[in-house]
Amino acid sequence: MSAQPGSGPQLSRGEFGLLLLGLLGRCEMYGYEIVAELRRSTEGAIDLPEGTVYPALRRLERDGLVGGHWVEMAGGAPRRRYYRLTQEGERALATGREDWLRFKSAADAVLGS
Amino acid sequence: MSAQPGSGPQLSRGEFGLLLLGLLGRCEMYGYEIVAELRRSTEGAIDLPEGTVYPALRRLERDGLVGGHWVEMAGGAPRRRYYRLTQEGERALATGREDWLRFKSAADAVLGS
DNA sequence: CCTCGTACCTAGAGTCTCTAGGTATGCCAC
DNA sequence: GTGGCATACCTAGAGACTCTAGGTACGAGG
Repeated sequence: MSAQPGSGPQLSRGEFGLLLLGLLGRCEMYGYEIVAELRRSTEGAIDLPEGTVYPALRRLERDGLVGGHWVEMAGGAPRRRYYRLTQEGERALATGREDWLRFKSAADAVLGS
Repeated sequence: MSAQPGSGPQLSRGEFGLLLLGLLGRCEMYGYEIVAELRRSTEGAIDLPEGTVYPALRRLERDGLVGGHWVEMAGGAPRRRYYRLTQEGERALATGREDWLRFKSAADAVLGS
């Protein structure tokens, strides 16, 4: 999703990963919450199914961009896996944001919006 | 790349196709030209290799969004395949633009940019 | 009971991007 | 005349991601 120093041409690869980093850059969250919050805060413009989000979170964790930990809930409620950004995740978010800004203006220019 | 009436949540699928439609919405172009023009006009922010662009153009043609025709060049220069938008391509571009605007503000909100 | 909500998970299909080549021609320099 | 570069097209295959369609488990409410 970045790591290439040069530029980040290919936003489309792992764009959703960047969105997750953006959310987690604000506060710790768990998967189910992320799905709902993304849908809510974007009024449905971004509506990722669970089958997209859970694997994406695992990839981010595998790549060391986020760290997750289980939290047992009281009263037999399902446990949650909370994720937060690692330092490397913070860096990836920063470069990802720059890539996004560049891509956004380029695409706007091409699309004439 | 759209066709679903509801909304177009998944921009990431076929985002580059939308960029090609955007370019072709301005004037007829051929593949090699598109690669160079995209690189030039976005100052390298979008730099798609030929191996991405040629198959993408064929998909757009297969899906009826663009129409292509060969033009023989004088003096033994390589022939070119020029593409232009079909009516269906115009419609797809219009919805694609709306989807892009929605996605863009949603992503901006999430990323805080 | 049966369904809904919470919260996690997976397998597999489908699709796209990119690398790394290949074809063919013409022009220029050495 | 040969090597390299530019124009223009193409493909196969690997790799990555998204999404569908399920599954697990528990508790609360009708």
